[in-house]
Parts: sequence; C-alpha cells; structure tokens
Amino acid sequence: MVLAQSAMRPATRADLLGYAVDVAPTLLGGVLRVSTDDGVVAVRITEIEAYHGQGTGDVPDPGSHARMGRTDRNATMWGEPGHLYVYLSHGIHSCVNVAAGPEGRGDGILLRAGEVVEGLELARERRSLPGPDGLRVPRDRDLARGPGRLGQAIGLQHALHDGMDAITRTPRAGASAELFLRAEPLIAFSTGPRVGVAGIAGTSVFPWRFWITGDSIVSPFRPGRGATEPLAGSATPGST
DNA sequence: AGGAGGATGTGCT
DNA sequence: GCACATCCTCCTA
Repeated sequence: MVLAQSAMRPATRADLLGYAVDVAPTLLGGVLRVSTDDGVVAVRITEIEAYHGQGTGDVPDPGSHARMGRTDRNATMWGEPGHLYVYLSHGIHSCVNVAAGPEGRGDGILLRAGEVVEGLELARERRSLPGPDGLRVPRDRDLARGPGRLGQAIGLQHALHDGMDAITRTPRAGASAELFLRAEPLIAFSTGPRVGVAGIAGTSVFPWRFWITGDSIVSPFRPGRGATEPLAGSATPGST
C-alpha cells in the first residue's frame, strides 16, 4: 500500500559523493522511478548493500565487482555518481546499483529490495510466470524483494540499461530513471553482513548491508561463502 | 582457448 | 533444504 511517505526530493550528484558505506543508508526510504514505453514503476528502497572499488581506506573490499580495478563490465561503478550499474547475475537476473563516490573511486550501492509504490499492475505483469493454470502472479510484497526481482520489476536489463543516468534522467533504450531521496534525514535502520559475500582470511566481515528496521520487505538471507547472519542486537544505529 | 564461479530466484522434496 | 537454470566475466594455461 502506498503510504504517507516523507517528503521526497530529487537526488543530486553531490548527495552521492561519499563512500558507499556512508551514502547507502541515505538511500533507504528513497524512491527509484523508472519509465519505459510500457509505463512507470517506482520502488521505495528498503534494503541495500555498499560495495567499494578501493575499500573504505586501506581495506580492500573482497566482495566488490570493482575489487580488481576497472573493467568493461564494471566501468559504470568507476564513473560519475548517480549512474545505474546494471549487471547480470547468474546468467539470469539483472541487478541494479547506484554508482557512488567521485569518478575513479569505483563505489556502488546495490538495491536489494524495495516496495512497489507506483505501477503495481505493470510490476505484477513483469514478474508473473507461466504456471500450470495460467499466469502465476507473486504476492505484492515479493514483487521487488531481492535484487533480481527488483531489477525485473522496474524493467531494467544489463545489456540495455547499464550506465543510465538517474540524475539527468537521460533516456536509454526506451527507459529513463529518476532517484529521489527523503527530504528528512533518516529513519531507523539496521546493518549486518552482506548477503553471499564472505570476508577474506584475516579480515572480518563488514556490516555493509542496510535495511529499514522492521520493514517486512527485506530479501531472504543467504549464507553464501561464510557470511554470517546478523547477530541479534548487532547494530541498529538509527533505532535507539 | 578453456573453464570455473557468480552481489540469485524458483520449484520440488 | 537443495538442486538447477543460464551466460557472462575474468583468470589461467
């Protein structure tokens, strides 16, 4: 259901210049809105993860696509903040990141889950699968719950839309994207280890996953290679 | 040139 | 809970 959201304002590049780990929480509760020929779908962002091209200082980020430096695939992460890095995951899913930090830093923020707040019908259509008895339509809360689902719900594909600019909203392959941030600073959020990303020997697993505390629309936890479940009470920076 | 593995989702057991 | 889909990227030979 669509809510009385706090006031929103369009994001600027300056909003996204910090390290991904610092910018990420400010995107919680914001909205990514994508228009295509088929219509508009907007999601309220409920869960994200921060990835760093060069770590946050001297510490490398073992889980980042940008950890080995700039490549053709991850070039968007190394460019201007506010462009969308859309990549193919497991040959099937197009996942969406917002590039962060100044050019050349390689930071990105993965959108892991959101609530569809506009274009419910179109999102249901995109996310429906053929079943034994016609189309099987997911429950509304599952439409954009998970990074692959979110990408499909808003209609972005890696091959077509990687690199599109959510600040100037310049259309790309028939789609345009706009990012809104909450006008008021933040609501309560929680942090934990990223999903499916392990630490490396000798380093700890950093709490670079952020979600809106208590929100029902958060992706299912996946242990991955040694990532551990958030410890009870481990970090709810905004909630107390 | 070849191959392993992946920031995942779904359906079945 | 587990297997599998599906294909691209980057590392290694």
